[in-house]
Amino acid sequence: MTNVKQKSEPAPDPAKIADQMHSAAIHLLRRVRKQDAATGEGPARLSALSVLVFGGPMTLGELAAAEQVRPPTMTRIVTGLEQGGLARRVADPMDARRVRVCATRKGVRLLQRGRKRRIEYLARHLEVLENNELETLKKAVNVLEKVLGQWV
Amino acid sequence: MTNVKQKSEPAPDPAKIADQMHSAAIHLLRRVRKQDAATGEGPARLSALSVLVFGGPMTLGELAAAEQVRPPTMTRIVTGLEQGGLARRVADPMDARRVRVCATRKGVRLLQRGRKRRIEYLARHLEVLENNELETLKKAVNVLEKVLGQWV
DNA sequence: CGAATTGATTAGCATAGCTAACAATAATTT
DNA sequence: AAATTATTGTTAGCTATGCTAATCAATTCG
Repeated sequence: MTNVKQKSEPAPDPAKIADQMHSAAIHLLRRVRKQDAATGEGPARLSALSVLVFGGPMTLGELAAAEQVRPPTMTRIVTGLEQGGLARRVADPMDARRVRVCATRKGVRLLQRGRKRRIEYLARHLEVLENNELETLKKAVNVLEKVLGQWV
Repeated sequence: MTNVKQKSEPAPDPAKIADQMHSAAIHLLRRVRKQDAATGEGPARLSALSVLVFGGPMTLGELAAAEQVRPPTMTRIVTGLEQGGLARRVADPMDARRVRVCATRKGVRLLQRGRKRRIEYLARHLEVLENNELETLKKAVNVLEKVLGQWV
């Protein structure tokens, strides 16, 4: 039942869609980044903090994997978060090599404020859209999440 | 004729869509970036080069504006492109303050190869999708382009 | 127990973003 | 025409993020 279409549309070209998606993603993020600057923290820290806040405490290595970044990079990001009082390193009682990282309450608050500001900003620019266009975006986001989930 | 829907769907929530879109864009680009690494050039240079190749020669300031970046940043990006033989600075005969930048043939070739690799990579991951899902993505990209175009 | 593996850090490099200050050229005003 | 102002790009210097290679400590395995 998934592919029943009477209007015989031309098959969409994945390459072209990929290209446009890539470009749109770049330009979208470039705009949003300016809003995030109001938090006083850089994008890598905000993104890592977001993973911490929504995923709960985890080891530095897990955080690095989640952020698709090498451990030395994450070491520095966490150090930055710690210096800003946004996260803490906690010793792991089971394995002294591991370093567990968790967001502080300050970190949670900062993330939520930044998130609110960013989303409101983005959402304000979506207001020009008709309901059916919003509906299209919504469906597309779900499709994208499926793709990203299967990405490996 | 734009909003005729009999099924009375719940109005989509722009804030939630904004949030998911933001997250999806971040993760999509993180993946694609790894492919671009094969070109040996960083993302800022590739993006600027892309503007040059598809937009034609332009001044450094115009390029900075197109890339939403400050002039000193673009100065360095262009210097990097020039050292890699991918672009050239050309004096403007009308206004000696201006510096026109244009892509070299080597730059065009590198961009096209990189673009091809990236798109194929992305497109390969879109292959898991049904035709109607691709159709959704296609429509969404058009909506997004409209939003970005009106962004100011 | 000794050797290999694992997890995190340090050191050192490159890219990219910014602001402030400067230089050169063009445009405007007097 | 000369002086002032505005525009365009660069330089200098800071911060943040990415990487690899080398190191250190702790754990696991033979």
